[in-house]
Amino acid sequence: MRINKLTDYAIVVMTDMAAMGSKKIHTAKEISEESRIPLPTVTRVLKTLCNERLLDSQQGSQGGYVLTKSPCSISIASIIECFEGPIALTECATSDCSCSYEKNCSTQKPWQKINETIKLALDEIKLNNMIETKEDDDLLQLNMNLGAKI
Amino acid sequence: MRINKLTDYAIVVMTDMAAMGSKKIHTAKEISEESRIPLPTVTRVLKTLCNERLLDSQQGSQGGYVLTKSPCSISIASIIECFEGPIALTECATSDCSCSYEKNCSTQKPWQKINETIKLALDEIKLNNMIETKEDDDLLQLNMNLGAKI
DNA sequence: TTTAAATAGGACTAATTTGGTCCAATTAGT
DNA sequence: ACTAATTGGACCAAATTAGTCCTATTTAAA
Repeated sequence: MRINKLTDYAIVVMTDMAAMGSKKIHTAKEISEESRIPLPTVTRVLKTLCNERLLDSQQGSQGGYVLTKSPCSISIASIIECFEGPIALTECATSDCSCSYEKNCSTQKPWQKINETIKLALDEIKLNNMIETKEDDDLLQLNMNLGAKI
Repeated sequence: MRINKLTDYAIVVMTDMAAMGSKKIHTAKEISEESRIPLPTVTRVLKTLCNERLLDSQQGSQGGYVLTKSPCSISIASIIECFEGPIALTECATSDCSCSYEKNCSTQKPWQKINETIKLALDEIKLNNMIETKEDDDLLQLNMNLGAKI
Protein backbone atom coordinates (compact mmCIF):
# COMPACT_ATOMS: atom_id res chain seq x y z
CA MET A 1 0.00 0.00 0.00
CA ARG A 2 2.94 2.31 -0.45
CA ILE A 3 2.85 5.21 -2.84
CA ASN A 4 4.94 4.89 -5.99
CA LYS A 5 8.40 6.33 -6.19
CA LEU A 6 7.32 8.85 -8.80
CA THR A 7 4.61 10.07 -6.46
CA ASP A 8 7.13 10.35 -3.70
CA TYR A 9 9.45 12.31 -5.98
CA ALA A 10 6.57 14.60 -6.85
CA ILE A 11 5.99 15.45 -3.22
CA VAL A 12 9.69 16.11 -2.73
CA VAL A 13 9.77 18.28 -5.84
CA MET A 14 6.72 20.30 -4.86
CA THR A 15 8.04 20.75 -1.34
CA ASP A 16 11.37 21.90 -2.70
CA MET A 17 9.75 24.36 -5.03
CA ALA A 18 7.68 25.76 -2.20
CA ALA A 19 10.77 26.05 -0.03
CA MET A 20 12.88 27.67 -2.76
CA GLY A 21 10.28 30.35 -3.39
CA SER A 22 6.77 29.50 -4.31
CA LYS A 23 6.32 32.38 -6.71
CA LYS A 24 9.62 32.13 -8.51
CA ILE A 25 10.04 30.18 -11.70
CA HIS A 26 12.32 27.17 -11.49
CA THR A 27 13.86 25.17 -14.29
CA ALA A 28 13.88 21.39 -14.31
CA LYS A 29 17.66 21.48 -14.07
CA GLU A 30 17.56 23.64 -11.00
CA ILE A 31 14.97 21.43 -9.34
CA SER A 32 16.96 18.34 -10.20
CA GLU A 33 20.03 19.75 -8.50
CA GLU A 34 18.10 20.85 -5.46
CA SER A 35 16.28 17.58 -4.99
CA ARG A 36 19.14 15.36 -6.20
CA ILE A 37 16.71 13.48 -8.38
CA PRO A 38 18.16 12.73 -11.85
CA LEU A 39 17.12 15.24 -14.49
CA PRO A 40 15.24 12.84 -16.82
CA THR A 41 13.17 11.58 -13.95
CA VAL A 42 12.47 14.98 -12.48
CA THR A 43 11.46 16.14 -15.93
CA ARG A 44 8.91 13.41 -16.22
CA VAL A 45 7.46 14.22 -12.83
CA LEU A 46 7.24 17.90 -13.66
CA LYS A 47 5.41 17.18 -16.90
CA THR A 48 2.74 15.23 -15.08
CA LEU A 49 2.33 17.86 -12.40
CA CYS A 50 1.96 20.42 -15.14
CA ASN A 51 -0.66 18.42 -17.02
CA GLU A 52 -2.60 18.06 -13.81
CA ARG A 53 -2.48 21.82 -13.25
CA LEU A 54 -0.50 21.81 -10.06
CA LEU A 55 2.25 23.61 -11.94
CA ASP A 56 2.29 26.23 -14.63
CA SER A 57 5.02 26.07 -17.21
CA GLN A 58 6.70 28.48 -19.48
CA GLN A 59 8.50 27.19 -22.51
CA GLY A 60 11.57 28.55 -24.17
CA SER A 61 14.61 30.31 -22.83
CA GLN A 62 14.13 31.65 -19.33
CA GLY A 63 11.22 29.29 -18.97
CA GLY A 64 10.48 26.87 -16.19
CA TYR A 65 7.82 25.82 -13.73
CA VAL A 66 5.85 27.63 -11.04
CA LEU A 67 3.32 26.48 -8.46
CA THR A 68 -0.17 27.42 -9.55
CA LYS A 69 -1.30 28.02 -5.98
CA SER A 70 0.18 28.99 -2.67
CA PRO A 71 1.79 26.15 -0.70
CA CYS A 72 -0.84 26.41 2.02
CA SER A 73 -3.54 25.45 -0.43
CA ILE A 74 -1.82 22.57 -2.16
CA SER A 75 -2.63 19.31 -0.41
CA ILE A 76 -0.64 16.11 -0.39
CA ALA A 77 -3.83 14.41 -1.55
CA SER A 78 -3.91 16.48 -4.72
CA ILE A 79 -0.33 15.57 -5.54
CA ILE A 80 -0.89 11.88 -4.96
CA GLU A 81 -3.99 11.93 -7.14
CA CYS A 82 -1.98 13.26 -10.07
CA PHE A 83 -0.03 10.04 -10.20
CA GLU A 84 -2.29 7.42 -8.70
CA GLY A 85 -5.83 8.46 -9.47
CA PRO A 86 -8.49 8.67 -6.79
CA ILE A 87 -7.20 8.03 -3.30
CA ALA A 88 -8.37 4.60 -2.22
CA LEU A 89 -6.88 1.42 -0.86
CA THR A 90 -9.09 -0.77 -3.03
CA GLU A 91 -10.30 -0.61 -6.59
CA CYS A 92 -13.83 -1.46 -5.61
CA ALA A 93 -14.41 1.44 -3.33
CA THR A 94 -13.56 4.12 -5.83
CA SER A 95 -16.23 3.69 -8.44
CA ASP A 96 -18.96 1.23 -9.21
CA CYS A 97 -17.83 -2.13 -8.06
CA SER A 98 -17.61 -4.41 -11.05
CA CYS A 99 -15.59 -7.16 -9.47
CA SER A 100 -16.71 -10.75 -9.71
CA TYR A 101 -17.22 -11.20 -6.02
CA GLU A 102 -20.61 -9.54 -5.90
CA LYS A 103 -21.44 -11.55 -2.88
CA ASN A 104 -18.79 -9.84 -0.86
CA CYS A 105 -19.72 -6.38 -1.80
CA SER A 106 -21.30 -6.09 1.56
CA THR A 107 -17.83 -5.00 2.51
CA GLN A 108 -18.07 -2.00 0.24
CA LYS A 109 -19.52 0.38 2.79
CA PRO A 110 -16.74 -0.08 5.33
CA TRP A 111 -14.18 0.38 2.60
CA GLN A 112 -15.77 3.61 1.55
CA LYS A 113 -15.49 4.86 5.09
CA ILE A 114 -11.88 3.78 5.31
CA ASN A 115 -11.02 5.52 2.09
CA GLU A 116 -12.84 8.67 3.05
CA THR A 117 -10.90 8.83 6.27
CA ILE A 118 -7.60 8.48 4.48
CA LYS A 119 -8.59 11.01 1.87
CA LEU A 120 -9.54 13.50 4.57
CA ALA A 121 -6.24 13.07 6.33
CA LEU A 122 -4.25 13.62 3.15
CA ASP A 123 -6.43 16.57 2.17
CA GLU A 124 -5.55 18.33 5.36
CA ILE A 125 -1.79 18.09 4.95
CA LYS A 126 -0.63 20.99 2.81
CA LEU A 127 2.72 21.74 1.24
CA ASN A 128 3.59 24.31 3.86
CA ASN A 129 3.16 21.66 6.54
CA MET A 130 5.94 19.76 4.83
CA ILE A 131 8.31 22.68 5.25
CA GLU A 132 7.63 24.16 8.65
CA THR A 133 8.94 21.33 10.73
CA LYS A 134 9.86 23.46 13.69
CA GLU A 135 6.31 23.80 14.80
CA ASP A 136 5.24 20.23 15.18
CA ASP A 137 2.22 21.42 17.04
CA ASP A 138 0.83 22.67 13.78
CA LEU A 139 0.26 19.18 12.64
CA LEU A 140 -1.03 17.97 15.93
CA GLN A 141 -3.57 20.75 15.92
CA LEU A 142 -4.42 19.93 12.38
CA ASN A 143 -5.16 16.34 13.19
CA MET A 144 -7.42 17.32 16.03
CA ASN A 145 -9.39 19.47 13.65
CA LEU A 146 -9.54 16.59 11.28
CA GLY A 147 -10.99 14.46 14.01
CA ALA A 148 -13.76 16.91 14.62
CA LYS A 149 -14.69 16.94 10.99
CA ILE A 150 -15.02 13.22 10.38
CA MET B 1 -1.26 3.28 -3.05
CA ARG B 2 -3.69 0.42 -3.40
CA ILE B 3 -3.39 -2.71 -1.35
CA ASN B 4 -2.30 -5.84 -3.18
CA LYS B 5 -4.84 -8.30 -4.48
CA LEU B 6 -3.69 -10.95 -2.07
CA THR B 7 -4.28 -8.56 0.80
CA ASP B 8 -7.70 -7.82 -0.55
CA TYR B 9 -8.43 -11.54 -0.81
CA ALA B 10 -7.29 -11.97 2.78
CA ILE B 11 -9.80 -9.42 4.00
CA VAL B 12 -12.56 -11.10 2.01
CA VAL B 13 -11.55 -14.49 3.36
CA MET B 14 -11.43 -13.33 6.96
CA THR B 15 -14.76 -11.58 6.60
CA ASP B 16 -16.31 -14.68 5.11
CA MET B 17 -14.97 -16.85 7.87
CA ALA B 18 -16.36 -14.48 10.45
CA ALA B 19 -19.72 -14.46 8.71
CA MET B 20 -19.86 -18.24 8.30
CA GLY B 21 -19.21 -18.80 11.96
CA SER B 22 -16.20 -17.44 13.70
CA LYS B 23 -15.69 -20.41 15.97
CA LYS B 24 -16.26 -23.15 13.45
CA ILE B 25 -13.43 -24.76 11.56
CA HIS B 26 -13.44 -24.17 7.82
CA THR B 27 -11.50 -25.97 5.14
CA ALA B 28 -9.71 -24.17 2.34
CA LYS B 29 -12.06 -25.79 -0.14
CA GLU B 30 -15.10 -24.53 1.69
CA ILE B 31 -13.68 -21.03 1.93
CA SER B 32 -12.76 -21.08 -1.74
CA GLU B 33 -16.32 -21.93 -2.70
CA GLU B 34 -17.80 -19.34 -0.41
CA SER B 35 -15.51 -16.55 -1.54
CA ARG B 36 -15.26 -17.68 -5.16
CA ILE B 37 -11.52 -17.25 -5.02
CA PRO B 38 -9.68 -20.13 -6.75
CA LEU B 39 -8.49 -22.81 -4.38
CA PRO B 40 -4.72 -22.50 -4.97
CA THR B 41 -4.88 -18.79 -4.33
CA VAL B 42 -7.06 -19.03 -1.27
CA THR B 43 -4.74 -21.68 0.05
CA ARG B 44 -1.80 -19.39 -0.23
CA VAL B 45 -3.63 -16.61 1.55
CA LEU B 46 -4.70 -18.92 4.36
CA LYS B 47 -1.17 -20.12 4.89
CA THR B 48 0.10 -16.60 5.36
CA LEU B 49 -2.72 -15.69 7.72
CA CYS B 50 -1.90 -18.79 9.69
CA ASN B 51 1.80 -18.02 9.88
CA GLU B 52 0.94 -14.57 11.13
CA ARG B 53 -1.28 -16.03 13.82
CA LEU B 54 -4.55 -14.59 12.69
CA LEU B 55 -5.71 -18.12 12.02
CA ASP B 56 -5.16 -21.41 13.75
CA SER B 57 -4.93 -24.49 11.62
CA GLN B 58 -5.52 -28.14 12.12
CA GLN B 59 -3.89 -30.58 9.78
CA GLY B 60 -5.21 -33.88 8.59
CA SER B 61 -8.64 -35.15 7.86
CA GLN B 62 -11.37 -33.01 9.39
CA GLY B 63 -8.83 -30.25 9.67
CA GLY B 64 -9.09 -26.65 8.55
CA TYR B 65 -8.73 -23.11 9.75
CA VAL B 66 -10.29 -21.08 12.58
CA LEU B 67 -10.02 -17.44 13.59
CA THR B 68 -7.76 -17.09 16.59
CA LYS B 69 -9.79 -14.21 18.00
CA SER B 70 -13.29 -12.91 17.91
CA PRO B 71 -14.19 -10.82 14.83
CA CYS B 72 -14.64 -7.72 16.96
CA SER B 73 -11.00 -7.81 17.96
CA ILE B 74 -9.44 -8.49 14.57
CA SER B 75 -8.61 -5.24 12.82
CA ILE B 76 -8.23 -4.57 9.15
CA ALA B 77 -4.84 -3.12 9.99
CA SER B 78 -3.64 -6.43 11.38
CA ILE B 79 -4.70 -8.26 8.23
CA ILE B 80 -3.01 -5.77 5.95
CA GLU B 81 0.19 -5.96 7.96
CA CYS B 82 0.39 -9.71 7.41
CA PHE B 83 0.90 -9.14 3.72
CA GLU B 84 2.42 -5.71 3.43
CA GLY B 85 4.45 -5.11 6.52
CA PRO B 86 4.07 -2.00 8.64
CA ILE B 87 1.29 0.29 7.49
CA ALA B 88 2.84 3.33 5.84
CA LEU B 89 2.57 5.19 2.59
CA THR B 90 6.32 5.73 2.36
CA GLU B 91 9.33 3.59 3.08
CA CYS B 92 11.06 6.38 4.90
CA ALA B 93 8.50 6.87 7.56
CA THR B 94 8.48 3.32 8.79
CA SER B 95 11.99 2.88 10.07
CA ASP B 96 15.20 4.83 10.12
CA CYS B 97 15.34 6.80 6.96
CA SER B 98 18.29 5.64 4.94
CA CYS B 99 17.36 7.22 1.66
CA SER B 100 19.84 9.29 -0.23
CA TYR B 101 17.86 12.49 -0.03
CA GLU B 102 18.92 13.34 3.51
CA LYS B 103 18.29 16.92 2.76
CA ASN B 104 14.61 16.33 2.32
CA CYS B 105 14.14 14.37 5.45
CA SER B 106 12.62 17.47 6.91
CA THR B 107 9.49 16.00 5.41
CA GLN B 108 9.76 12.98 7.66
CA LYS B 109 7.73 14.39 10.53
CA PRO B 110 4.65 15.14 8.45
CA TRP B 111 4.84 11.70 6.90
CA GLN B 112 4.95 10.10 10.31
CA LYS B 113 1.78 11.96 11.22
CA ILE B 114 0.09 10.93 8.00
CA ASN B 115 1.00 7.33 8.52
CA GLU B 116 -0.10 7.33 12.13
CA THR B 117 -3.46 8.69 11.11
CA ILE B 118 -3.96 6.00 8.53
CA LYS B 119 -2.81 3.32 10.90
CA LEU B 120 -5.27 4.51 13.52
CA ALA B 121 -8.14 4.47 11.07
CA LEU B 122 -7.38 0.93 9.96
CA ASP B 123 -6.86 -0.21 13.54
CA GLU B 124 -10.35 0.87 14.44
CA ILE B 125 -12.12 -1.06 11.70
CA LYS B 126 -12.72 -4.59 12.89
CA LEU B 127 -13.94 -7.67 11.08
CA ASN B 128 -17.42 -7.38 12.52
CA ASN B 129 -17.71 -3.92 11.03
CA MET B 130 -17.24 -5.54 7.65
CA ILE B 131 -20.24 -7.79 8.19
CA GLU B 132 -22.85 -5.71 9.94
CA THR B 133 -23.67 -3.41 7.09
CA LYS B 134 -27.19 -2.72 8.23
CA GLU B 135 -26.05 -0.45 10.98
CA ASP B 136 -24.07 2.10 9.10
CA ASP B 137 -24.15 4.29 12.14
CA ASP B 138 -21.72 1.94 13.77
CA LEU B 139 -19.00 3.13 11.49
CA LEU B 140 -19.93 6.74 11.74
CA GLN B 141 -19.76 6.51 15.48
CA LEU B 142 -16.51 4.70 15.21
CA ASN B 143 -14.96 7.41 13.15
CA MET B 144 -16.02 10.04 15.59
CA ASN B 145 -14.30 8.15 18.34
CA LEU B 146 -11.27 7.89 16.16
CA GLY B 147 -11.29 11.64 15.79
CA ALA B 148 -11.22 12.13 19.51
CA LYS B 149 -8.23 9.89 19.87
CA ILE B 150 -5.92 11.47 17.35
C1' DT C 1 -2.99 -50.34 9.23
C1' DT C 2 -4.45 -48.32 5.31
C1' DT C 3 -6.68 -44.61 3.13
C1' DA C 4 -8.44 -40.20 2.39
C1' DA C 5 -8.60 -35.51 3.49
C1' DA C 6 -6.44 -31.89 5.05
C1' DT C 7 -2.57 -28.40 5.81
C1' DA C 8 2.78 -26.87 5.10
C1' DG C 9 6.34 -25.18 2.60
C1' DG C 10 8.26 -23.58 -1.12
C1' DA C 11 9.49 -23.35 -6.10
C1' DC C 12 8.27 -21.67 -10.45
C1' DT C 13 6.49 -18.84 -14.17
C1' DA C 14 3.70 -15.48 -16.62
C1' DA C 15 1.92 -11.10 -16.48
C1' DT C 16 1.86 -6.64 -15.05
C1' DT C 17 3.57 -2.54 -13.27
C1' DT C 18 7.07 0.61 -12.44
C1' DG C 19 11.19 3.30 -13.01
C1' DG C 20 14.22 5.41 -15.62
C1' DT C 21 16.10 7.09 -19.93
C1' DC C 22 16.10 9.11 -24.30
C1' DC C 23 14.67 11.35 -28.62
C1' DA C 24 12.44 14.55 -31.76
C1' DA C 25 9.45 18.54 -31.77
C1' DT C 26 8.12 22.97 -30.16
C1' DT C 27 8.48 27.39 -27.96
C1' DA C 28 10.42 31.73 -26.77
C1' DG C 29 13.91 35.04 -25.37
C1' DT C 30 18.47 37.19 -26.75
C1' DA D 1 19.76 32.36 -36.01
C1' DC D 2 20.93 30.43 -31.65
C1' DT D 3 20.27 28.81 -27.26
C1' DA D 4 17.73 27.29 -23.40
C1' DA D 5 13.80 25.65 -22.13
C1' DT D 6 9.43 22.64 -22.07
C1' DT D 7 6.34 18.77 -24.61
C1' DG D 8 4.94 14.43 -25.84
C1' DG D 9 5.71 10.06 -26.27
C1' DA D 10 8.26 5.80 -27.07
C1' DC D 11 11.13 2.44 -25.24
C1' DC D 12 13.33 -1.01 -22.31
C1' DA D 13 15.01 -3.09 -18.06
C1' DA D 14 13.98 -4.24 -13.58
C1' DA D 15 11.07 -5.32 -10.01
C1' DT D 16 6.93 -6.86 -8.22
C1' DT D 17 2.83 -9.50 -8.16
C1' DA D 18 -0.45 -13.15 -9.03
C1' DG D 19 -1.40 -17.46 -9.70
C1' DT D 20 -0.34 -22.30 -9.99
C1' DC D 21 1.69 -26.55 -8.85
C1' DC D 22 4.35 -30.19 -6.56
C1' DT D 23 5.85 -32.81 -2.75
C1' DA D 24 5.85 -33.47 2.11
C1' DT D 25 3.42 -34.11 6.44
C1' DT D 26 -0.33 -34.71 9.55
C1' DT D 27 -4.54 -36.69 11.33
C1' DA D 28 -9.05 -38.92 11.64
C1' DA D 29 -11.66 -42.55 10.40
C1' DA D 30 -12.66 -46.82 7.91
